[in-house]
Amino acid sequence: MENITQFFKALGDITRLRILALLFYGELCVCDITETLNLPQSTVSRHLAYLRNAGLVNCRRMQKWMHYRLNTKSNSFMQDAIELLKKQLPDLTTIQEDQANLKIYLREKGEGSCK
Amino acid sequence: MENITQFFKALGDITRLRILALLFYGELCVCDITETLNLPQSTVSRHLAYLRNAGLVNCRRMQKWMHYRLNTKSNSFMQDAIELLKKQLPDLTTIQEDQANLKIYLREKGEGSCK
DNA sequence: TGAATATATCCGCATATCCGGATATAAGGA
DNA sequence: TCCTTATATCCGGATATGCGGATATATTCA
Repeated sequence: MENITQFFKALGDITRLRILALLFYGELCVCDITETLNLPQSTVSRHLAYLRNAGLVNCRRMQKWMHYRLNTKSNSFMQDAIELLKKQLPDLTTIQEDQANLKIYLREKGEGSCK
Repeated sequence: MENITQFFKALGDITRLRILALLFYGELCVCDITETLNLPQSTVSRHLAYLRNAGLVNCRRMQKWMHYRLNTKSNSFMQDAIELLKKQLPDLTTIQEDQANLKIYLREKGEGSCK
């Protein structure tokens, strides 16, 4: 029961919802998220840790970069919840803007790994 | 976007989840909830106000008693979320105990309105 | 009207959470 | 090994949230 409230607390912050919405498109490193949302690095890192503790995302190091993605191995409850978010978040203006910014950012960055 | 974080914040507290789980069984008045959960009246009332503001429950006065129920006219997002909770909350020990206590309480109270 | 009951709100206090700059840690390249 | 880059954690301060006793409001009944 500790887990479930922790899970909903993780979703009760607009910055974390914005981060999750970016991850709907696939794995991203911390700097991708920081640049796209235009937030201080410490803020993004803190929220990612929160999402990690709540079991919503996983991360793996690739060279210098830490890559985050939605936790696909989560239980069915969490997967259902993520489906709900995928349906709902794209209706929000802020989320739409973020996703547009992500596309621009990724295009400018080009393929290949981070910088 | 204010709404959606408010909605998840409302779910990020174990007392509010316990109250919602009781309401799965139908409309209850504040004193039913207070007795069943064995919590101070002010605590229950405060959490009910939080749930009301988040749009999760409705209330209506019937004589001296204020009756609360799940907001059945909510949008599809909220209804999906409530379905999720109905699937998940009964797995928690605390919720099971609460529901057992509710049955005992309602049996003792008998039919008819509050006392 | 006055007392009793049901509920909402107020209050002070404790704790949690958010923020973002500063600093620590980890990896890579020169 | 030293420097740079990427990320995590620390810190102090602001705000939010939780608690439960005390009080205010609303309703009913005598």
